[in-house]
Amino acid sequence: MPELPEVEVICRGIVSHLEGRRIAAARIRNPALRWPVAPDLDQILRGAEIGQVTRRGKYILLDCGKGTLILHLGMSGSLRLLPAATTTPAGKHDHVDLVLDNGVILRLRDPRRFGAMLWAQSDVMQHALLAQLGPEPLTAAFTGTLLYRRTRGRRASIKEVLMNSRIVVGVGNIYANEALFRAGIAPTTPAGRLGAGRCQKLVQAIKVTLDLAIQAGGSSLRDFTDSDGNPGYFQQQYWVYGRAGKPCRSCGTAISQIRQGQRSSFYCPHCQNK
DNA sequence: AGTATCTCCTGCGTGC
DNA sequence: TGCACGCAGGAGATAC
Repeated sequence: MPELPEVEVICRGIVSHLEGRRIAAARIRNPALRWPVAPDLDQILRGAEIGQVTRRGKYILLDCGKGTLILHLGMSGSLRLLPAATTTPAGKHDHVDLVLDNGVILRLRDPRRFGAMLWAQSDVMQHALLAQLGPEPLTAAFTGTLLYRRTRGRRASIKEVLMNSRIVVGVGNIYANEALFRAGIAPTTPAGRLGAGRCQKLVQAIKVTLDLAIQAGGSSLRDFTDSDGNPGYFQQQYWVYGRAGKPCRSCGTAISQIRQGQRSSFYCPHCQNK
């Protein structure tokens, strides 16, 4: 499940292969993603030169001059770069190939189809999917003060609020759990009850958690031309995520698992007090 | 505006 | 070995 760190690493991995290249063709094999891939995408993209490749939240943005291609990997999406000479047959979940002018293919696979490939004609930041997004967690714009301000009066749990992309982008279930552990805050704490100090601490924990994950990913995969196919998401040692019943790595207490908003939360009842 | 619930989808693990 | 089932999850849509 690509979260922000995975998307960031993927972005870094594909940038040098894409920037400055022209798109020779877009082959749509299966348009059924979260939203259907535009049937005329090939006509739109053919000949377009890819400018900057950037990330906003979990969206990957390919600037194509006359517009922007928006990619989202959803839950199970992956991108692979197939070297020019290879003829890797497309699998049943390979939705789109972007063929570059040097023959390299950028292939989007997404078995669960929660991902997206959309064309934004005008200012991409004004696109409905991007316009309402909160700050990037790894920038100076995301501060304890901001989180404090944005959580006042909120009765929803801090865990659910963290996963709201209008508050801050890129914090999914895994890293929400991990960051709350690092900050020593119980996931069930009502967001509005957090004081300024704990907001500060939580923001710091989010930044560190995401940073470490990016470092782990950046070192474990450097290229997406892996012809064997699996770019894979990096495996990390989690403090609490997926560790229900196992001993807390810090104090040994059994990790608890609860449901919050249809999602699993994991926490250490000793290290994360209310 | 904030909150709660539903929804999309397939692969995998579990229990029988 | 095979089947039914529950679960996983990003985030938009919908209804209060």
